[in-house]
Amino acid sequence: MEDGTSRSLGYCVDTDADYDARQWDTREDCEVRQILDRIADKWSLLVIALLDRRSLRFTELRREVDGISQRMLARTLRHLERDGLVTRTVYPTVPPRVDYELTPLGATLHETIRALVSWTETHQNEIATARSAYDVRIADEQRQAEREAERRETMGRRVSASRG
Amino acid sequence: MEDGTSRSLGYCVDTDADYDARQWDTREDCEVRQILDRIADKWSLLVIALLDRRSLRFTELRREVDGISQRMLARTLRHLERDGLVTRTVYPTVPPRVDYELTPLGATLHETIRALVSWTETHQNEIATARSAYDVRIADEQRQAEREAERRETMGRRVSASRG
DNA sequence: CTGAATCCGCTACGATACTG
DNA sequence: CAGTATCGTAGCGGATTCAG
Repeated sequence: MEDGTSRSLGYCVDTDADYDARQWDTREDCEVRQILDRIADKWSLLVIALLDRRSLRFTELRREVDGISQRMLARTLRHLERDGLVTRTVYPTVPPRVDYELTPLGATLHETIRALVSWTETHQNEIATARSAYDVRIADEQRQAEREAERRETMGRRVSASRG
Repeated sequence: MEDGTSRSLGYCVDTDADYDARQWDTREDCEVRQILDRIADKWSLLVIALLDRRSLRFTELRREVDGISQRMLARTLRHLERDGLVTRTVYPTVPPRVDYELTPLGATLHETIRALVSWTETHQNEIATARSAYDVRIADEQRQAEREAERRETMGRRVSASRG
């Protein structure tokens, strides 16, 4: 499971450091990529962000994370727990109560996630602008291409006519 | 497409700022979540990270990003281009050559991505440890539960015997 | 209330073939 | 070389049901 072999620790140091020295291992089975895929998924980010403020119960999370299914929330939480990012505390009351809380490790992760979210918030307008600009450009190019095709079509007919 | 309405700019400010003032909008149709889902996906992170060092051609990227299919690379690049994160430069030579390069906006994003990758590299051992600990604990609990079930089974038989 | 388990549609993805 | 188009499939994820 943990395969603490020496093959790779998830990153690699460029042996010939041409320009910037360190480049991270992009291999598919690389540990870093696996962790990244896990934490950078749709729901984990949200859950971690929400748990930063205070511990939450299962249902509270379910309510706060719009659109998540029970299944995916449970799955996400189990993954986060397994990775040591959240703790799961069961109070043997009736009805049962389960609290989820960020571990110190999870808290450090939240810092960088917050940076990512901040970036998104800061630049969402730029992105929206870029998107519409792109869409307009593509639409233009398509119209252009159609005109071009039509023109070539006409030329082709003319050539055929002169040939025939 | 850009719907620059006033409904939501992707974040919201808590009207009653009980504790921490700002909480980002977790609604599913929220702009921030959409952007986040887009940039925090499996391939975008890798592509942006690779393009930080220098511009790359399509095939170079394909080679460097282990495991990506032609289809997904093309799609990812188009998304990034649309979001204004990379530029696509076509050299009308033969054979054709297309260079992809990070825009200034993309470069700023790479900063926060680098932070995320760094976090992963720094803490991957902790995560690996947490994982094996979790796996062991789960296995133990399962064995425990099995013993428990067996014990109850025996008890049940004894009760049945005394009843019968 | 907090899940686990089952069923299942859907689509995202990879493989392949084709175009310019 | 740099893609698009088409197709088949595995697995994601939602709805539902059951259990503790």
